[in-house]
Amino acid sequence: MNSNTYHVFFTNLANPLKINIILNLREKEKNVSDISNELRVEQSKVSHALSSLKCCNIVEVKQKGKQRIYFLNKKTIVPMLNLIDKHASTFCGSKCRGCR
Amino acid sequence: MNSNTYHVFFTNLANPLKINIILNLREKEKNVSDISNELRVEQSKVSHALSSLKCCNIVEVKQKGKQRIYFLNKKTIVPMLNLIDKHASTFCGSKCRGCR
DNA sequence: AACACATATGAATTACACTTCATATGAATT
DNA sequence: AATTCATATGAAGTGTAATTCATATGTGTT
Repeated sequence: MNSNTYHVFFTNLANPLKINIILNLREKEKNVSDISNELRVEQSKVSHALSSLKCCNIVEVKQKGKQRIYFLNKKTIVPMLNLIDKHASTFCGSKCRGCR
Repeated sequence: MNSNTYHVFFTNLANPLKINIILNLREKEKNVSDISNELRVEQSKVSHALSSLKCCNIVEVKQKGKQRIYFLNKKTIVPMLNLIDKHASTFCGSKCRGCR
């Protein structure tokens, strides 16, 4: 497997807003405004973030009237978050601080 | 679970050199010079990369004479790479291009 | 203890992705 | 077709992590 694939994927996830969007979408699908309001983040920021997540097929989108409903592709990201949970609780005392 | 944990983890992996080191260590444990030579990457660069990977317990290290042998903590990273392989082949035609 | 080999570290620079903000597009309603 | 609501997009500015390079530290050998 091409190492660039991993790089693209991880780079896409290496951002707090995108993580928060993913966690937010875990409950249920939402339109852009809802995400923007719930996370208290400017709309264009959310749109940019969703755009790159969609690009890696981490989220998908469907139209509903003039809204765009985004929903999580849970196949990959949920088990991945679970792996990190387990990793952190096993190897990092449950919380990663970062170190640089 | 704290969203910062995910951010720290993904940020640490969002780098081509680190990915290559991880892939390189998948076969077997190696010292810094070996990695540096095999990947044709300057030693200090490798050391910096290893340092932050170790910080997240993605790699571990043991001393052997004056060498430091790094080895992969396969518990988390291997299944994670497998998830991405599967994701890419299912949703991205096996190769991620990136999109920004 | 001097030396050589192996690796780590610090700090300045560089590179790249995120943010910002103005504006464009698109869909529905009147 | 004009307006409004909803979202996307472009491009300049910003921020943060990677790179670079000089040097320090550590380990074994003579």
